[in-house]
This record gives sequence, C-alpha cells and structure tokens, in this order.
Amino acid sequence: MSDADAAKAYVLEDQIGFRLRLANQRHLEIFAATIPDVTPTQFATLVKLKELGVLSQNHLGRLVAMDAATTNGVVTRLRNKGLVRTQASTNDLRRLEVSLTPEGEAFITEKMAAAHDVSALTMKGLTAREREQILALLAKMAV
Amino acid sequence: MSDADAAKAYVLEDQIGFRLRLANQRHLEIFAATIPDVTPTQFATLVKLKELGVLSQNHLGRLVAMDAATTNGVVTRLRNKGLVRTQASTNDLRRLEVSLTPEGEAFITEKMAAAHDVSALTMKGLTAREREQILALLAKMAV
DNA sequence: AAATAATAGTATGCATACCAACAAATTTGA
DNA sequence: TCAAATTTGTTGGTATGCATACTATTATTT
Repeated sequence: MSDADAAKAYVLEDQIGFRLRLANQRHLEIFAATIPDVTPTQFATLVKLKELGVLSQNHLGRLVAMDAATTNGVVTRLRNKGLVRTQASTNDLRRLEVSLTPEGEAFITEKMAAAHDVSALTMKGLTAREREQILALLAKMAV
Repeated sequence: MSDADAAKAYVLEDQIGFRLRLANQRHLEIFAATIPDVTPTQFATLVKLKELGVLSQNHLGRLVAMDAATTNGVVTRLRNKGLVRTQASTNDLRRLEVSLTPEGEAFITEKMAAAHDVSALTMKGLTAREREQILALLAKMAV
C-alpha cells in the first residue's frame, strides 16, 4: 500500500464515532446495573430539578440537552413513576411546569452516592490524570 | 460548603456520561449532515462487509458491536435501500448470509472521503495530539 | 441414539433521540 | 394596534439499542 493510500485507510474501530458509541454503551451498562430504577436521561432530569426547582418542560429539556419531543417522553415516564409532577403555568398558558414530588426528592438524595459510583466505574481503567484529560477533551470537542 | 460536602458535589455537566452523550450528539449531527443517505450504524455495517465480504448476520452484528435484535433492523433497512442482500446459508440453515450489492459497493467507495471528513469534523476543535489522546483514552475506557 | 446445550435469527416492548408538522399562546415590530 | 414571528408543547414517524421470549437448527454430552 502506498503512502497516499495509507493516508486514506478507514479502520472502523479507530473512528471517533465508533469509539464514542462503545464508550457510551459501556456507560449505559454500568448505569443500568447500578441504578436500575431510572435511565441516565431520567436521572439527569431529576438532578436538574433538584438543583433548580420548578422548571418549564422545554427549559428543563434544554438544560439536559434533549429536544422537546424527547423531553416530553422522559417527563411522562418520570410522572408515571411518581418522581415528578406537572402543572399548567398561570403566567404563560403554553408552559407546563415540572417539579419533583417528595418521592422524587427522596429518590435523588438516596441515589447520589450510586451516581458517583457510576461515573467512577465508567472511568475505572483510567488514572486520575487521564480522567481529567478525557473530560476536558470531550468538553472541548462538543463545543 | 465543607470539604467533605465538596467531595460529594454532583455537577451533571461534569459527569462522564453526560459529556459522552453530548459528544455523541455532535458526531451524529455531523454525520447526518455529511452522509444523509445512511446512519453511522448502517455505514459501519457496510464498512465491515466491504472489508470482510460475506458474513452471517449475527457475526456481522458482533463486529459492529450491535446486539442481534438491533442488527436485524439495520440489515432490513440496508436491504430496503438496496445496499445489501441476504441469502440463507446452505451449510448452516440457521445462518443468514449478508453481503454488499453492487450498489452497496459503489456507495461505500463513493462515501469513503466523506466518512473521513466526518471524523475530522467531529474532532475539529482538537489538535493532532489531542485527537490521538482522546482516541486512546476512549479505547482504554471501553475495554 | 436420545437428551441437553448452544447458537442464529425473529418478534415485541420499552426508552432514548431526532425530525417534521401542528396548534395554542405570547412576544415583537411595523 | 395588529399582523408576523417566536415559543411551547404535542403527535407521528424513523432509527438505534437493550431485554425477553420464542422457533429452528446445530453441537455436545451422556
């Protein structure tokens, strides 16, 4: 193979998209084993509500980086689990205000340590320095 | 906040799972804009077929890191697009042999440069050194 | 040879995740 | 003021991605 061809070789396993997908798969697996009650997206939604209190559904979705359609489904499932409640806004009749139920509050508080474990387990094979590096590089990439 | 509490702070945006999800979102967006005809998973499947020729459906799925149910759907869609064909194996009646059609061959060849562009664009904000680092760290993480 | 285990593929259900189209309400601008 | 643009939320469609359950076939073990 000439140098010109070598530069063009496409090795699937070496592509950033493929490796991101594998890393994501691993993280999802660890999350499901550690916190089986909710999904990572659902947990992220609860964390934001815990942090900021009452939020409109769309605003909440933006904070968790989900589009409106996805947010709708996530909120519905959290409501079915009794972790979240919704209420029409009086100020703006378009808005649906989402907030934690007492059960949701208790759940997120109880699972905090487990959530830390998930992050630690996902990066288990990396040194402290490497963990900082990958977090920084991912942030830089996803500007 | 005390030091003990500080050690427990859970900032959603700093978690590996959240950043992986954002990076993946960015990659999917770039891929869809650059190669709108197929998805990253479908493309990966075509790449493996181009590389190895005829493969059983399950084997193909393992090479692309998809479970059997997912692989089934991907192959069905690629077949509907005319890029892939399937044929029952004569050796092993359980097996379904998957291979590229001439259209699939032409497609994957034609889109090779674009696929390289996707990877480059996804890591656009990183230096050459940083690109190597993130690829190495992701591989190390997803052992 | 018969029973058991393992593998390949299919089908269904659930959960993201995005797009596009739509209706209702609010904000903006001429 | 009032029409246009924007925002909010919903719905339907498509595509992973996993779990589970099931059939058919092949391999292994007794």
